[in-house]
Amino acid sequence: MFAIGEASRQSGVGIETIRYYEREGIVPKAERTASGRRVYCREAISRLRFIRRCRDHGFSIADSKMLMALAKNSDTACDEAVEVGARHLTEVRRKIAELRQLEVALEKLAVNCAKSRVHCPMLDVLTRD
Amino acid sequence: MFAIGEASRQSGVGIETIRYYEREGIVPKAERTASGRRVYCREAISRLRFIRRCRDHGFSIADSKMLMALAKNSDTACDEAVEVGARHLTEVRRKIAELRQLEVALEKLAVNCAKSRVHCPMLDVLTRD
DNA sequence: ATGCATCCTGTAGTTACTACAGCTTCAAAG
DNA sequence: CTTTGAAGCTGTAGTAACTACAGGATGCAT
Repeated sequence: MFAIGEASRQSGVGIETIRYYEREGIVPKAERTASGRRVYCREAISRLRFIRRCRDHGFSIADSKMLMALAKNSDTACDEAVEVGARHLTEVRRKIAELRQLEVALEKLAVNCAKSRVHCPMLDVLTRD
Repeated sequence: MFAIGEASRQSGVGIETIRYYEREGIVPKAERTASGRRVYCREAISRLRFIRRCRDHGFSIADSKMLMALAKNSDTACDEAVEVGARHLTEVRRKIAELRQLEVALEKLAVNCAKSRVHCPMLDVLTRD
């Protein structure tokens, strides 16, 4: 059994974040010592690591919880997990597309700007009624 | 002079958002009628539109305020505005790169998953100690 | 006079943490 | 046995930029 600092080191999840996860019911409440300190078994640490991996892959907390639930039972786990993953991938691609458009727009915005102009074309575009 | 609903329509900024901008000092406080309703002149509506254009371009509120300040005076406006724009563009490109990596990671994550597997390779990767 | 649209204030919720303040407990060194 | 420094505890507030009410007041057309 490990203290929260050790659990944090082993899982890669910050101490404050671990407490936050517990408060929010994202992971089950940790057991406590007689004096009230949290203790973590290997399984609890694995859960934290699982969440961290999900978050690293950009999954929301809600998705992470769902994936964690799938990981520990269910015959149709793969089906459902892959669907969650596919939805997320779609979303990531949508964001990429959006940011690309933004990139183009920003490039255009400053295109006629040169140093020390009194009249800034970029501010013009933003101001134009 | 226009009521807040009309200002919202003309600027493309939601009513609640306009009130929020005022509360937060992002735009000056609107004038009021005798009965306490906000009224907006063309200039005030232009300010709202300016902020909206900035936000559409992904600028933060802080950057938007700065650009708005630059737009209404200063000789070196173009210099500074372009710098704000350039920093933002860099940030957008960084985010795109990050999301591309995420895209690749997600593609790999589900690569060995096929329908109705009992043992899901994706969940495996997330779980592995 | 009535009814419906529009407006007001103030508060709380969203996402996923992060940062304290102020206190207690543990473990090792002297 | 005491001291001291690290580590832990709770509870609260802050982050970014809105959005969504609830519960009322006002304006305008019929």
